[in-house]
Amino acid sequence: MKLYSTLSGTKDEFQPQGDVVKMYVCGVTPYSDAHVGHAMSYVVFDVLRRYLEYIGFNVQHVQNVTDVDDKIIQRGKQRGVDPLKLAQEFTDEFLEDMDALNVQRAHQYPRATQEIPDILKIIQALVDKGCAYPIDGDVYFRVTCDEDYGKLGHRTLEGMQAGARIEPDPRKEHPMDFALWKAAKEGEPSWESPWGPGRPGWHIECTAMSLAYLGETLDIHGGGHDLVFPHHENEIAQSEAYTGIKPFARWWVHNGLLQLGETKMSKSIGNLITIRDALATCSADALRLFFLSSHYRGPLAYGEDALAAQERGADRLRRAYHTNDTSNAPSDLDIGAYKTRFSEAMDDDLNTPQAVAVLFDMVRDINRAREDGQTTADARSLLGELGGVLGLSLTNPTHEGATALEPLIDLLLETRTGLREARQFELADRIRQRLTELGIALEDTPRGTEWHFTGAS
RNA sequence: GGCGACGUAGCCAAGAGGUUAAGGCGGGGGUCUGCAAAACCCCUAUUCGGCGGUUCGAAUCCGCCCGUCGCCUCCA
Repeated sequence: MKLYSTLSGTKDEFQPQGDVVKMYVCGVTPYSDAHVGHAMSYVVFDVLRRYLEYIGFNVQHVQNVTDVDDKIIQRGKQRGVDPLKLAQEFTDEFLEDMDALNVQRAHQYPRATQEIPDILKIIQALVDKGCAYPIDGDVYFRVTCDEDYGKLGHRTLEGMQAGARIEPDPRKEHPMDFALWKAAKEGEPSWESPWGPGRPGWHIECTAMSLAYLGETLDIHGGGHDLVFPHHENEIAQSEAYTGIKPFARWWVHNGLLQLGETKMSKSIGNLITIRDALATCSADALRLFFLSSHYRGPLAYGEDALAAQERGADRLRRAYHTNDTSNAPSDLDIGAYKTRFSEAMDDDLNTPQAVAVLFDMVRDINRAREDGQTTADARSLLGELGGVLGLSLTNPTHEGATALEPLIDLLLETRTGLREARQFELADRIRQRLTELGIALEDTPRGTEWHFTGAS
């Protein structure tokens, strides 16, 4: 498959170095509920992984958790709880959110606080190599150590300083030098180090973790587009300086950002919809369909109307998938052609909008074949398979306590069928109307009356 | 100010030099149905932000302009 890399700026034929695809995706800083912007990013990388696995690759997926930083400490203080405990709670919630979104779990979720010895080892080595220097208990990386610093974001040190928004710390040798280690202030969580008690800077953990869990050269390093600079740029600089091996990552994959109204959704701006909020209004399939209906590198604006539209689309997929045919007449559905079209779309830098279009084309063809009295079993099975590559479950929404409800619904339907046979349509329609209002949709088909729950699960 | 992305139907969104400009949602008409729902069929962009240019040919390439967004040490 062709996969775009931010570093090369082009779509390049993807090929891992070895038998296993080493994929590292930047994770969250857990100090609040994860929002739908996070959901989008992790759905994108989930689909990338699922597709790589679908075409036969063995993927090793590692995602970090930055469980110590300024925001976590600040939030912990506000709430009067231990910041590390706070981080743990939000990490647990984050994983629950990912499960709810049908995002496959990474093979490992290393945490910054568990990697301190490795981090210190790397910082010490960078100091020894002359690529880092301590000041007052902080340790900074010397950006001039990387002769092509800025290559990921395609800019130069000079260009970056021209528009600097923030007053540089006068103690630093170069305004762009960044912290590898931060000296602890009073009451902050800290670890002993050769430069005094402190904690890791934002970028160094990713270097330590990717080296420890995946090795010196990653095949894919992913994250949101807002991480290109400074986070990923700095990761490259410090990692390559440390190992002396280039490239640190062979493919840099960045997803476009989710917008809410005029600007991107951001924890610091506070304009966010949490994943829980979103999943209260629509199914995971609808949310995934919403993300995957536009290309992953472009921006996307969140909207409830758009989500509602995707829910109807998801319903269309589910119906086609679940509706049985009673025929064993052969069908003229070309299974191979759908697979080919789907793969061609996905092979082209994960063109999920086109892949989704293939699914909907299949739906129409399946429904048509069924009406023509042909068997649709193989095509429906393929629809489930390809939907699964996109992480769509195609399961019908259900309700709390559905199992207990079912006999009662069946009883009502039985009664209604009797009324219809007696041509008492007014009463029969009232039952249907009231059930619809309660989120239970009825359909009178030649096979009898069928029903399903509607709305969010 | 620097760097970059984007502008395609009522809405969302693919397509990136040449057959009828995907797909979804919405809307209109029809078939089926006791009526609905679902499903199916037909219709819903002669045109791709604007103006120039290159080309036999441009939504696709180039230039300028307008608009929107992102990054320029909090960020998925």
